[in-house]
Parts: sequence; C-alpha cells; structure tokens
Amino acid sequence: MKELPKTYEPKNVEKKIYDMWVRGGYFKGKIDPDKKPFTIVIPPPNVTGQLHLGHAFDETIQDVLIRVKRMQGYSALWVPGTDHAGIATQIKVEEELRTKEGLTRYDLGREKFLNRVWAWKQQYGSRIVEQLKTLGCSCDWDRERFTMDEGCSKAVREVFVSLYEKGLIYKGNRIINWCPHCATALSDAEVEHEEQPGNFWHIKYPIKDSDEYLIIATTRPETMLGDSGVAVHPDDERYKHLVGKKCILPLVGRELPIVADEYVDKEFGTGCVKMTPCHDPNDFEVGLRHNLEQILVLDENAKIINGGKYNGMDRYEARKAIVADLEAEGYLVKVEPHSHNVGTCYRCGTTVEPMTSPQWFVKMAPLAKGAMEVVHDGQIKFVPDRYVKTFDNWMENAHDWCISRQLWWGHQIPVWYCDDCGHMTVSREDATECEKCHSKNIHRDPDVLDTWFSSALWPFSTLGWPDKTPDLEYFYPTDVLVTGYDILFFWVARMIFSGNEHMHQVPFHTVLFHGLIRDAQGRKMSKSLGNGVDPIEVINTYGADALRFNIITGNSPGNDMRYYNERCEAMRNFANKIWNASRFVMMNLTIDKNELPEQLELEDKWVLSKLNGLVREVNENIDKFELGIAANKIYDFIWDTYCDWYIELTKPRLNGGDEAAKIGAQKVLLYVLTEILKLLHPFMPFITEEIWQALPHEGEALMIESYPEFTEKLSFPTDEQNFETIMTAIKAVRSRRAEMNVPPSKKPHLIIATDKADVFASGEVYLSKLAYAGSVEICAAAPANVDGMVSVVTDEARMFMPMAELVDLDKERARIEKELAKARKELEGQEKKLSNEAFLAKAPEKIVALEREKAEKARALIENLTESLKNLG
RNA sequence: GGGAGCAUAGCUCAGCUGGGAGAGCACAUGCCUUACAAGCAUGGGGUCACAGGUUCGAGCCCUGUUGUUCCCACCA
Repeated sequence: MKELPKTYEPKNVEKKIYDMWVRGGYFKGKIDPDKKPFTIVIPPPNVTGQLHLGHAFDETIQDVLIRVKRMQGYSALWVPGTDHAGIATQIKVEEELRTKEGLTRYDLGREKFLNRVWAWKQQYGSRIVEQLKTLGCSCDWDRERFTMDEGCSKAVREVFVSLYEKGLIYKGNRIINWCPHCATALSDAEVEHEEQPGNFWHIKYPIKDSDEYLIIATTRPETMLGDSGVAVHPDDERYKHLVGKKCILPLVGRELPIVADEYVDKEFGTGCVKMTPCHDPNDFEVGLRHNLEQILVLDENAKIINGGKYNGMDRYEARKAIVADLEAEGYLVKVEPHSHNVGTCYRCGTTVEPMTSPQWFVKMAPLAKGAMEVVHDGQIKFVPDRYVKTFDNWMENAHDWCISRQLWWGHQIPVWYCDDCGHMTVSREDATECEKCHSKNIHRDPDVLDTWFSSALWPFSTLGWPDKTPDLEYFYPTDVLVTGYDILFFWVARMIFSGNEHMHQVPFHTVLFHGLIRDAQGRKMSKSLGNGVDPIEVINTYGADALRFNIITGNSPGNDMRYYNERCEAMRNFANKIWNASRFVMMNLTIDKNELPEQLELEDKWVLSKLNGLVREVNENIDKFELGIAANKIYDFIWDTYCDWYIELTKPRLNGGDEAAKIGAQKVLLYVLTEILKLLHPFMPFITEEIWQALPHEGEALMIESYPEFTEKLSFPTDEQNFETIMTAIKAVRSRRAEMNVPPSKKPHLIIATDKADVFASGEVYLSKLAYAGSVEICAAAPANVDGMVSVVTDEARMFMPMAELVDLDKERARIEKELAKARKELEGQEKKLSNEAFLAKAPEKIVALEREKAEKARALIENLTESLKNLG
C-alpha cells in the first residue's frame, strides 16, 4: 500500500503527471477512421505575451471539452499555436530598441529590424507555451503552429490572391483610421471610442462679395486647413439663397463652394457644416457627390502639411494656434464646451485621425451575407445565442475591411508595382517582372497585412490548407471554438466568412463565448491599475486544478466573473478533500482489482444509484456546454454524498469482523471513487490522474479511460428512497442533539416507532454510527411510557432517547407545537393546491402526484407530532 | 442614437425547457468522532430591484420603471 502524505501538494505532482502524459503521447490527435474526430483550434495567444487569467479561462474551458471528448472515444485534436500579433509585437520591439539603444526601426532598416523581431519571438515565443502546460492543457504540441510559419504564410498568400482575383480585395484611396503614433492605418474594429470633453468652436465664414457670413461649428478647428466646401441642407430656408455661392475660408483665404446636401442636419449646430473631405468620412462622401477638392493636411505623424504657416505643427499645437489666430482676426464667435466621441488606437491609445490614404480593402458586403446565413440556418451555433444579435448588427453595418498596415512585422502584401508601366502584379509566387510589360523594374508593396487577416484562416491554415492534407480532410471543420466575446468581430466573424469563402464549409459548428475575468472589485484587470493576477502565481499557491475548478464553477457562458483568492482556496480545499478520501480508501484496501461485489448493501445501492444519476446529469450538462453546473454537481457528490455520507457508512463494515462485508465495502468504495475520478478528470486533471495511478487499475492513464455513462443496471430508485428515509431520521436526531448540546460521546438508547420497520431494520447500524445511538430498538408502536425521553419526529418515524436529565417538558411541548404549526401551514398550502380544480385539470400529472405525496408526508408528520404531544400529557 | 447584459443571503455568484429558494466564503454553536481542523455536525440569514400582466402556478415568460455594466454608431 502506498503511503500518501496527509495534505495534497500540487507542486509535487503536476509536472510529473504532465510529463507522463506527454511521454504516453496521449495528446496526439490521430487520424482514425473508426472514430469520430473532435477538433478545437486554440485562439492563438500573442507570441510574445504571457499567460494571464483571461487565457487561463479560455484554455481551461477548451481543455475540459477536449478531455471529455477524448474520454468519450472521439479522436480528439487540440491544435495549439501563437499569433505574430503585428502591431503589438512591433511596438514592443521598437520600445526596447528605443530604450536600450536609442534607435528607431528606420535606423536599423527593414531587414535588420525584422531579424530583431524574430529574435524576440525566439526568446519569448516559448514562454506562453510553457505556461499553457502548467495549466494542464492537453494540446497536440507536435502540431503547434505560428501565424507566420511557412504553412500559414502560404495560406495567407493564397487567400489574398484569390480574393483579389474574385474582386473581393481592392486598393483604394479612401478614408481610413490612422494612428499617428503607430504610423499605420487601422481597421474600424481596431478603433476604440471614448467620450471625451472638448469644445465646439463657432467660426465665421464670410460669403464672397457680400457682408453676410455663415457660422460654422467644429470640434476640430485645425482641420479647417483642409476645408474645400461648406454644406447646408437643401430645404434649409436660412441658407437656400447661398447655395451655389462661395465663402472665404478664414486665415487661408481659399474660396469654398456652398453646396446643398441631405446629409446635413438642420437642427444640429448652426445647420452649416464645413467640408473636409480628407479628414472626415462623411465629408469624404459629400465631397465625392459634389466634386469637392481633397486636401490632405496631416502627415503620418499628424503634423500639418499643406497648411501654410502652420506646416510642421503637431495637430494640437496647430489647433491652439489656429484658434488664437481666429480670435485675433475676429472670426471666432464663441466656444462651447461639448463632449464628443473620440476614436483611439486599441494598441497604444493615441487618438486616431480619419484621413484619406491609399490602402487595401476587403469588400465586406458579399462575405457578410454568407456569414450571416450560416449563423442563421444553424450551421454555426452561438452559445449563448444572444451573441447572434451582436454579430448580425456588426455584419450588417460592416464597412469594407482595411487590411493594409504600414508596419514591417507581418505578412507582406504580395503585390508588385511596375515602375515603367504602373501595372500591379498580384502573385502567389514572388514576382520578378511585371506581368504586363515584363519590365524587371518593379518594387513590392512595403505594407503588411492586418494580423487578423491571418488569424481568420487559423481553423484551416493550421490543418495544412491550401494543401489537401489528410489532417484537413479528417479534422476539418473543427467542432467548437472557445473565445471571449470581446473578439467576436476581430476574429470570429472573419473566420466564419473565410471558412465559407475558401473551404465552402463553416470553420466550426459551435462558438462558445465566455466573459472577462475581472478583479475582486469587478474592475477590468489592467497593467495601469496594477490589479492583474498572475495565473502562474495562483497555480504555485493553490495548484492548477484549484485554479481550473475556480474558473469553471460559478460561471455561466458569456458572463464576466470576478477572481478572488478565497474561491481558489476553497477549491484547493476540495482537492485536499478528494486526496484524503482517497487516502482513506487506500488505507483500507486489501483488494487489487476494481469490480463491484455480488452482494450490495442498502447504502451501496444508494450511492451507486446516486452516482448513476450524477453521471447522467453531468453528461447532459456537458452536452449543453453547462460546464459550471456539471462541475458543481460533481463537487457536491464527492463532498456530500461520497465523503460525508458514504465513507462514514462503510466504516462499520471496514472495522467489523465480517471479512466478506469488509471486501464488499472496499469494492464499492473503490468503484465509486474510480468513477468519480473519471468524471472529475477533465476539470481537475492532475490530482485525479495522480490518485488513479495509485489505485488498483487497468490501463495506462486515467486521461484515456472511458468517460462514465449512465447505465440502467445501476439504478436503484427504491433503495435510494428507502435509504433517504433513514437519512432523514439521522439528520433529525443530530439536529435535536445539537439543539440540546449533547456531545457525540453521549450515546443513548434509541427507540424507533415506525410503520417501516423493515426499512429501519436494515439501517440500524447507520443509526448507531451516524446518529450516535448506543443501541437501537425498532418497534411498531411508541412505548407506553415516554417519561424522561427526548423525542424526535419525522414523517416516517417517532424516535425516543432516554435522556431524563435533558428533558424539560415545557420546552418540549413548545418545540413540538412549533413544529406542528409549521407542518400544518405546509399542509394547508398543499391542500389548497389540491382542492383547486384548475390545478388538478391543468398541471401535469407528475406535479400533481408530487403535491399529493408531499401532503401525505405532511399529514404523517402532523400525526406523529400530535401523538408525541399527547404522550407528554 | 441603436443594441445587449446584469439586479437572488453580509460578500461573490449558480439556479437548465415555469412546479420544493441554492453553493462557496463570512457568521453562530458544539466537536481533535484513528481520511481530512484546508475537517465534522448543527444553525441563523433572502418581499429573488420596483410596478403591472400572462398562467392553476412566476426568481424564470411579457410590458413598463429604476439602477448599473458593456458593445456598436460618420451628427459636424
């Protein structure tokens, strides 16, 4: 017999167990025609990042699912990998370069800089992978991928070219979001909006050859340098006579045509809007309609260009100067405080500028249509389904996706421009000459693609596409995608239309959304607040199993959750509980084979039947992705049913002299424990495996055992009910004793008067053990003389304990009367229901029967209590 | 401006298709009962935000209100 320490020490176990799994090759997804595949691709974490609680949440859910499916006999594959995370990574490397060497990426040049980034990736790329392992993730590490590895790059190239050929990718000079700090274009999804206080500057625009002027309100006065018109509403009587005339742009002197356009809201501001086509998306559209000049006045760092004396000023510096000049020259009418929405870069927080710029775009409308279809017709199910609405809303309004980034780290756009004829060569292979005029005088587009462009292909690029690999054939489409709702637009939506477009098949059948993990006060965890919790530290303190269980329980799909240590501590205690229960079983084990005995006692049937019910429910819950509920049920069964009741119930047999009974108890203990470990394994893989290995078993590892299934054979409803009758009696006695402060050492005689003598007869031993009875006597009727006896009453029995010194007749009477009142009130409610004809006619039979049964019980209890009261005299 | 979530015990949260208000922590009382004091037993504590409605029956469904969080949006 293996001697186990009294307290479970995760540190001594986890690494060892993980290595054992890896050695066994159990994580490997194998193509097996006899099995159904079950595939999950990991949402690839940033390659240079490190594990935070959000990952732990995401990864734990995936690991639970993949482990369950593996045990259920699927050929399970969990593909791991990391994302090159374009901007995020480049920013970090640039920062290091600046702080350590005082250099910019331009000082190094593209090639050298990229070498730095690759070096950085080599250094930090494995950290997050190691951290996933400490969490217990059963990924197939042989299939680990990176969004910039050869295969993924090939997929990206294929997708870009084929979308271009289909006319779904185009280059255009259009309004995009520009981050002056990162000096790159961003997609709409990459811009975060926040309400900021600002001003509304009211400026006079004089009408040419007239004394009249227009007053125009703006929140960004510096953009007036790029004005090329003024718009009013066509029906606005105030300005109708001015349409077609010109006004003079203050400070600059440019003549601006006054145009009429429906876009203008008569009621808002002054009803006249300055048109800055290069720096406002609406103005851009209006400008196209009215043929207004496009004047770009900001450069890549948001410094003024084409702005005369303001050239070279930063945008905010220019704003100040311009406002001052306007005031000095009498153009400034008034300044109103006005809070407005400002777009900021999701990576660096800098305020973005809308500006026109030649960029590459993906045409969204046709792709969005197909994506919405597969979600609506059920090919892809969202859990919880309310996210369908969010998804639709975004898809319906999605503008074309700007995919080019003025960065170096990423997939460079496969387009070559001919310096002689200007033709664009878009090619799967690196071009060496212009495809049109065959000039060798060509240069490649320097820009790279949005990081999310490659992530969008992840479900199939990781399986070998565009090649027709056996993996792709067998494991695609994947089954469940697990991710936070925060990247629904960035990633999920784009994977869906990419799968449709390139695979003609959905990338996954189910998307399981989870929420964010917040701190104990409900705040987002962030570096600036310093309230982040490092999962690795948590694992060191409480163990990976405790962290996993904490994350899984007490949470429902799509909802945020708060992290606090106390909960982890509770889960660590739970692990310890299992550990000690197992120690108990092992200490008492004299058998070396796990099998059920031929002869089952009442408590055996009870626990087996309860277990069987648990198995059914857990499987159902898991099928519905209710992992938290499933985990909670397992927790309750282990702690309450198995430890607090069943183990206690076996002690008399284990400590008694009957060898056969002893073995019988051992067998059921071992059987149930083993089943529990299997059920719990996906949630708490380390401790369950460790214990299982120490128990008598066949097979190599718990993680590849079969997941328990419901079996009719082990269902004993009558025995379950009978035993619960006894439990009720035990609880009643305990409660009564606690009320009177009787210590466990005091073990009185217990007389049980009941109609169910047969049931109680088999339970004698439990009563003496768990209800602290010195001896038990079962009879049909209450003793004639109950003086000096404490009485305890349930609906099935009246029990008496001679403890004269504790009996206070008045108190006793009061207590019984109180109980009686309570029981009568209950009965009253039930009778009211049962006399309601509408209830009898409309409620399902099952409910009516249940109500009748409850009424029966209440009546029995009342009868017993009344009897006892009578006996008191 | 549009949309969504949340509001249940002192705290943090579960509560599946309507039918007996739950858990963990905290609190109180008593226990070192030879698996576990990271434990055992017992107990107190909730107008399920508010107001209507549907229903035999509502924490759950519908409408509205309040509070709160979040997402989306080109009103200068």
